[in-house]
Amino acid sequence: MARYDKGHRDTTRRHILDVASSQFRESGIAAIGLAGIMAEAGLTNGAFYTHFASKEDLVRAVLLDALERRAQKHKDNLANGLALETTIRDYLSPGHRDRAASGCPTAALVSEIARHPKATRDAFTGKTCDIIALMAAQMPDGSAAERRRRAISVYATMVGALQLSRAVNDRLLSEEILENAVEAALALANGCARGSRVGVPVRP
Amino acid sequence: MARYDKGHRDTTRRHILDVASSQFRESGIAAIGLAGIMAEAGLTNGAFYTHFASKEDLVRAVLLDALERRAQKHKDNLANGLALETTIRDYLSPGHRDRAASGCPTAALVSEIARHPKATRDAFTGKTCDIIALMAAQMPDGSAAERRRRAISVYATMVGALQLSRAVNDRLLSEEILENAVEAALALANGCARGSRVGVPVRP
DNA sequence: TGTACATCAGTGAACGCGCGTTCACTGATGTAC
DNA sequence: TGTACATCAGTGAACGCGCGTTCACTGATGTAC
Repeated sequence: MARYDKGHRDTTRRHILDVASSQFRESGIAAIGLAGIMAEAGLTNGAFYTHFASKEDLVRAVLLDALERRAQKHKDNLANGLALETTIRDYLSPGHRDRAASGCPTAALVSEIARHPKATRDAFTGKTCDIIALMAAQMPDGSAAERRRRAISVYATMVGALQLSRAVNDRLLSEEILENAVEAALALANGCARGSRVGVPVRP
Repeated sequence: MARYDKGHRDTTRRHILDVASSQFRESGIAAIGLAGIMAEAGLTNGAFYTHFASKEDLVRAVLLDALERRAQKHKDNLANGLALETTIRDYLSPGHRDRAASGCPTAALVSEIARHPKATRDAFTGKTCDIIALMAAQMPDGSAAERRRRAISVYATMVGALQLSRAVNDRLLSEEILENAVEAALALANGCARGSRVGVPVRP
């Protein structure tokens, strides 16, 4: 019998990844140190570098993993015939707002990602494309191009609203933001944006 | 004649504030150190504490100032009778995307603010209320409550889209996000969200 | 008018601390001959 | 079968560095008497 089970190394790596993923989403990438992650994972500092080349390498791996999991959720919803409305209401819920550690990595980290090196942004960009494509497939109607346009608008609204609802320090305003964003996202998903213009009445 | 001009102290404080404001928006709060700010401002480390009580105090002052400036811009647009469309197109432009240092502090820092102490979040919340109220006043039609609802949705879409456009590493996708968000924000401002539901056809 | 002290805006070195990263080492197991 | 070496997953102390913050000091000016 081996000192470590077969696959032990993979399990450890997975564990570090999960701990880092939670902590990054909870507190931000710059605010979290490797020592804290390794301690939470039940390991010592030095072991980190037998699994990852650098902190940036970990960040990239965390993003790829966390975004892939979210993409998988979209795939499941699609396969189960779940309406986009469920996805939207789930995303813009007080539960998601209050549990950033297990929530959407984009809402938690998007502004930090914009300041990270090319490789990290490449990883983010690729997975974001996947998520947009999956949301597009969930749109109730419209051409492929039209569905994609809607998916982008809906996603932007969701990400922006969740972040605002987390930052404001007023329970009522926070819930007001979530509720209004649900309505807005549903309307956008339904295709309300085409041809609409401020100041120009919508023709009947 | 005094060693320092009258108001010299205020000028210095303003200068530190401006430097910090730019650097925070460009690189994030956690990633920027006081030494760097003071060096850029042409002063030494120690002088910082004759103007601010702590880094957190500076963060709060920067937010209050930068958000007040944005609110003022909304006020000016309103006073000059500028259409909301101009505000939206300006916000969701490649220029704003590429110049975060002088851009919207909310888009640059909202997820970090969510993790800061109460006093900082209070400051953010108050100014965000002001901005929402000013955007509501810019809405083309609708009751006060209706305008406010639209303002919240439009703002969330703007903030989310600008951040996504900054994070993705693909010029085409970035511009696609901005352009679609402009359409979506205009439609939402025009009041498309009321009564719309996915899967339920809009009644004529 | 002279002088002693106060004030102002800042200097610049130092504090303790935690960061990302490196590295010599450990100890259980596997492998070669 | 015995033994010498390799491998694996990890330990834990140390590296240099930059962080936020403190503090004794400076030097020009203002004020009291």
